[in-house]
Amino acid sequence: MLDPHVFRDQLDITIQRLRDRYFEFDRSAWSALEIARRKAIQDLEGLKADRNKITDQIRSRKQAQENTSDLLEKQKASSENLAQCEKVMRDIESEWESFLSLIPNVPHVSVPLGQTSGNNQEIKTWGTPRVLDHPQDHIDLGVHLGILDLERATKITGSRFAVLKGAGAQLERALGAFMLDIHLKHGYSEVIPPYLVNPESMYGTGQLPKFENDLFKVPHGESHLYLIPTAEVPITNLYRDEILKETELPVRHCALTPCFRSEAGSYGKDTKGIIRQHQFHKVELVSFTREEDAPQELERLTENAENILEMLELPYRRMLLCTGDMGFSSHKTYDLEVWLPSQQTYREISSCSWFGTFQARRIGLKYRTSPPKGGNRHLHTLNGSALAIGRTWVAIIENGQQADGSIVLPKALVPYMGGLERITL
RNA sequence: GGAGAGUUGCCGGAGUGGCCGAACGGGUUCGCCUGCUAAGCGAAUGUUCAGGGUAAACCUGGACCGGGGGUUCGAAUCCCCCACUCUCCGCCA
Repeated sequence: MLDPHVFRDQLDITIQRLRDRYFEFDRSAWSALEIARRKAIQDLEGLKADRNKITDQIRSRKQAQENTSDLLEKQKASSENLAQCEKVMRDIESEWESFLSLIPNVPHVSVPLGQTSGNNQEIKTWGTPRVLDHPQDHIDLGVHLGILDLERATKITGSRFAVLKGAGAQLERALGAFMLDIHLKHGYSEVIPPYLVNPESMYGTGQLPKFENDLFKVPHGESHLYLIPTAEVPITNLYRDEILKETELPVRHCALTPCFRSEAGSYGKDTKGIIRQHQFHKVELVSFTREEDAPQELERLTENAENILEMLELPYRRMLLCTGDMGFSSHKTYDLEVWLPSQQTYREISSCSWFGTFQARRIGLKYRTSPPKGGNRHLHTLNGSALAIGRTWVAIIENGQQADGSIVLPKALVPYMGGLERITL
């Protein structure tokens, strides 16, 4: 949620920045809502002020043992009016809020303009992509080695689920442990959050109200819960409605969780293999910082993610997403893309974003500035995958493939694989 | 799932239906004192919305004592529903 004040003080520039990301702000609807809201507030507060005054008079008359019946009459007479105003107020307020909640974040000035991923900007590349004459994809390699079983997963659950076996399962587990260990050294504190969250949490990070179709929804009691699509949701909501101390910032957390995505809008894409699954593991980094520290925190966090790729000897590039390709809540996003020999291209393996105060505003997340400044300000939230484990698995299998179909594992991973250097038949 | 006890400001903890936005204590900040520290003394210390003033300070009004309803002229205080926490019982990995 954007600060409503920017629609009063900096309306034109904000509209332009939203247009940059292809969101058309409905100016007249907003202005109508603003006027109606202000009037409703003033009407209601005026009535309440009157009521409070009379109540005060009743009290002092009672103390003086005087007659109060005329005041009581007056008070009763206005109560209906007040109830009416309250209803108007409630309706307007919720309309006003839902209008705001559907507006995406504005892009940072450094974000390149453009509508599609073709306009993303390459910031850097690392490593030398392997170009093979006859590359096999992770499906052929995995099935052949007996470490990946898609057919049985389909039997158990359905499409877009996988079973990992033997060294494949071990590799998945090793990757999670390896990544977490590195991020502990990077200064993140590990968290294991719930994998089911309530609707408020989903609203807080911006998945709701717009993207419910992408989520798995689970009935629970009178209400329902959602399976997390990323650890971003529970971790960012950790401090909801709290005021942190400036001295304890930045707060950095990492978490390994399963992620569940319904991917309702992606039926045609990546139908084969485990690139796009309904369930996958991911190590997520989340940072909470002051405004002035946020830009460099995004760089730091992205570098922490890149560090994993480098330690795993996987060629990648860093892309700065253009305005049209950014997520709803994002202020600025870098994607890391890993080289996949079978596709002869780079594929997304991490997304690192800075949200400004967009999420903090929805979540009620602030920090208390130290005197003499004083006062509370919204925190800046950031997060990034570091990394998506399923796709890392794919990248390791494909990049490590040998002519004989075996997989040479990155050196950094060997200790986590019980000394195993190569996956063979 | 059953029974009971709770939920108040940064923290602890009072609060008879009416100057209670909330006693008291602690913490924190500022000042005084002090060779330094501690102690002591004095003062300050909520959020948010609307309006006025705007560089700010500030002023006026509304709301907020877990959340939502209700009773009442008036609710932190009474009633109902819900959530959460704690203790005991049951069940369970």
